[in-house]
Amino acid sequence: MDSKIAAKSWNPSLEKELLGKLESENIHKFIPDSEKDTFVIDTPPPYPSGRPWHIGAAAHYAQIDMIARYARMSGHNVMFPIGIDRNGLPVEIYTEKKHKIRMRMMQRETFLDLCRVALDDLEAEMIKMMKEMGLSCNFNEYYRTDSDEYRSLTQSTFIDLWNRNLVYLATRPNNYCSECGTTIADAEIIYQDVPTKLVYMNFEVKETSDKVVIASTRPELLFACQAIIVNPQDDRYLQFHRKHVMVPLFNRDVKILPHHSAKPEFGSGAVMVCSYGDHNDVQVIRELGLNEIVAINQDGITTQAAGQYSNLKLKEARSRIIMDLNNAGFINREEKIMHRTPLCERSKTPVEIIPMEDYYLKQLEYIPKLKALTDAIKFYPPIHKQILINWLNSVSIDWPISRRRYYGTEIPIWYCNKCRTPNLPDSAAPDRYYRPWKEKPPFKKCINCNCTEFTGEDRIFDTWMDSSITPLFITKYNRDPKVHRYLYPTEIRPQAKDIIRTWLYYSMLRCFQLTDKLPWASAWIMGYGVDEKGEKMSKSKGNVIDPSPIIHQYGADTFRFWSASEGSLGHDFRCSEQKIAGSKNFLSKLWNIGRFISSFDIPSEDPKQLFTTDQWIISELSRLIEDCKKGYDEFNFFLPSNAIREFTRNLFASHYIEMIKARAYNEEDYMGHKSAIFTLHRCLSTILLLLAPICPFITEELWTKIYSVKSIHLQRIPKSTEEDFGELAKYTALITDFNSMVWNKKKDTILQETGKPLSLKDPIRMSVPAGLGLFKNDLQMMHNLSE
RNA sequence: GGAUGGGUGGUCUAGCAUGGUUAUGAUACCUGUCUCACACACAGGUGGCCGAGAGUUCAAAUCUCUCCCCAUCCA
Repeated sequence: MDSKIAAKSWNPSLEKELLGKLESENIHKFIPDSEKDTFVIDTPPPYPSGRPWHIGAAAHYAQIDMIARYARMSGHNVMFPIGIDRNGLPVEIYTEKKHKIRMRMMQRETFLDLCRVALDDLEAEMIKMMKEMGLSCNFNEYYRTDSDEYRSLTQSTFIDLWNRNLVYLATRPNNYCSECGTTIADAEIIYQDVPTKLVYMNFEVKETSDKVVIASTRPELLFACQAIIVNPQDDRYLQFHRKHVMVPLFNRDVKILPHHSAKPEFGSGAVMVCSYGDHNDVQVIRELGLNEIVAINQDGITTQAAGQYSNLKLKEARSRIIMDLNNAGFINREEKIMHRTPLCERSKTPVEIIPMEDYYLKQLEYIPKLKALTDAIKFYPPIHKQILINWLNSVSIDWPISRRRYYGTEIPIWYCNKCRTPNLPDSAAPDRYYRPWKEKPPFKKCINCNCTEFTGEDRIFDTWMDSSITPLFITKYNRDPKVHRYLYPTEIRPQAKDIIRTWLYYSMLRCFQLTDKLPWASAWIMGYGVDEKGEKMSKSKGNVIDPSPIIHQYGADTFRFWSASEGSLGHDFRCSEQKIAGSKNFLSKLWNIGRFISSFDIPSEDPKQLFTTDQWIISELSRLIEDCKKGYDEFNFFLPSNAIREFTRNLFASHYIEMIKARAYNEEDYMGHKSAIFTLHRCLSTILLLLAPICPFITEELWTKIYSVKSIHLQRIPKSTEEDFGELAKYTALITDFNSMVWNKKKDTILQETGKPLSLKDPIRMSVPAGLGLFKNDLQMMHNLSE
């Protein structure tokens, strides 16, 4: 026994050494002039939003790396960039918490600096981890979405759209979070059932003095009441249609109108419509052409419209109005209910709907075109295209793109101090990054009135304005037309399922608006990592699993193999440490197979004729290659990982290796020995190549120890061969059944002397069934059979 | 309320578009065995009326319908 491998099990700490070696191979390097097909991956730039990094995200990136590695081994010229997304709310909130400060209570510049430092720390940690995971992206040229270069691209694309009249300023009811102090998009709202009081109030009908009971969860908006609606089919209220009621406390009358959105079974069946209590109010006010009363300002304080209740926080106004209603006898009763409340995704504050002036990017007119184009994107798995289609069908307003926050890309507009006209920089200078809140404008005179005094815009963009153009940024849009033409549209957008309606959709929209093309040929959609009980992990639930200690303990390959084999592409997958630990066993198995086979020198020439047993395993190996290809071609790593494990452990190691051990050790049987050794190496090298995209470390170590000093990651994925002995695979079940039967027999044979069962190497009197005549010699040697 | 996906041995999971012998594998558990690659192993074993009900069929985990439950997204 002279194995090239000493250690008795796979030691993940070897990964550290391999990392340095693999980095020097430069496999991530992308050479633009290559003759090979380009394969550009629009890698999602992760957001370093604090510790720990989500284990599902780690698994996600591990699989994106498998896409890149498989594409490389298939002969593509792969561009696998990596960026860090640094714009947006999370870092602001993280910084506020970390330093116990409030963003609006300090200098903007100072606050931005604190955010930047926090991001640098978090980013360094994340990159370290991504490297440890064996990601083969181009870390040498990683980009940041808050760099001058990136932000200038966002700004120049905005100026471009502005010049094409795709941007407008409008006052509309907006989702507003008073805690974050900004407008938020529909996509940033979460809904939660919150216990609340449903207040039944007595209203008096002006014309008849009848009492009408109105149930509302928002009595504090009484002063903004614009109408009462009842369901047109509701018999109780037919007589009151078009009559008026007096609004209690405020002595105003409003109409009772029929509207289908009033549910007879909810409350009293009569609903008060205010500007704005919820989305339905917006809808009703729009449909019935009612007036709008601005009820709440941007700090969440009631406006003058509230009369004696003005200048109050919403909660305070609520309790005072309820108290006064009670004292004046207007309260009929109160009921405690669970109410589905819209909350700000970030701060968990109830979202208010406030009319505000914001910039909008036109998207509605693009929806039909985008719908038509969805068929041009190949989805992996296809089923998830439906999520995009559903979203396209439900977009109902243009995209509000301005935000009242600090850490983001500034909207490059200056307003003329005299006529208020917005002035924008010239789009001919795409590389300039503008900060209107602190810089002088890059022009002298107002385009409208020639005035020379300006005030800079202090709002920033919604972060999706930045992240939606990653396909343009990585392909040097606006900066290098030649490179851009060569790389764009890109090949694939890998991303998580839950941001289809945001990142995927906004990227389609923006890139199409700017280039008239979709940015990618395909979209690869992964499910998300949920906890052991199948629930989404979130910091607030406290069920987040930190991947870092797990990867350190079990190794990146273990983690990667687990990620690949845990569930099929697109499905959510459960994260449990026990399961991750379990996949390490397979790697150790592979390691020991390598240890065993490495003790036999690779034959200098191929044997002329293979023994039947050897032909048989090679026919099964060909089947494995086919199965893996099927999975890999769909970027579904569940298939290859399980097929490899199944073949390697349960067929190759358990049956084949045991069957040919005698021949392998007996060098005197020249032909038999050579045939077996050749086949062992053929199988092992194939297994390593097939597994390399999933487990880059262990395959590299075994490959370079046994086969070549050249990295396995520069090899091609194996193809099944012509001479695959296909017929022989039909014996597989017979062989494994026979082996099991012999093992069972030995186990059941208890020796008189020792009281123990026969050892597997002990001789036994049994004959090989006729159907397995072709394998007779190997089977007899394996089990030590005598007739 | 709507959309999407799912409910398979203790746990997780394959199979389901093209119905057909004994339902895949992992893990956990139990029993043996240190058998010269591996005890992070090997061999053997316990364990499932495939969410419920109905239908189609010679035959249903697989097709149809109804219902229940879970998750996610949306209103």
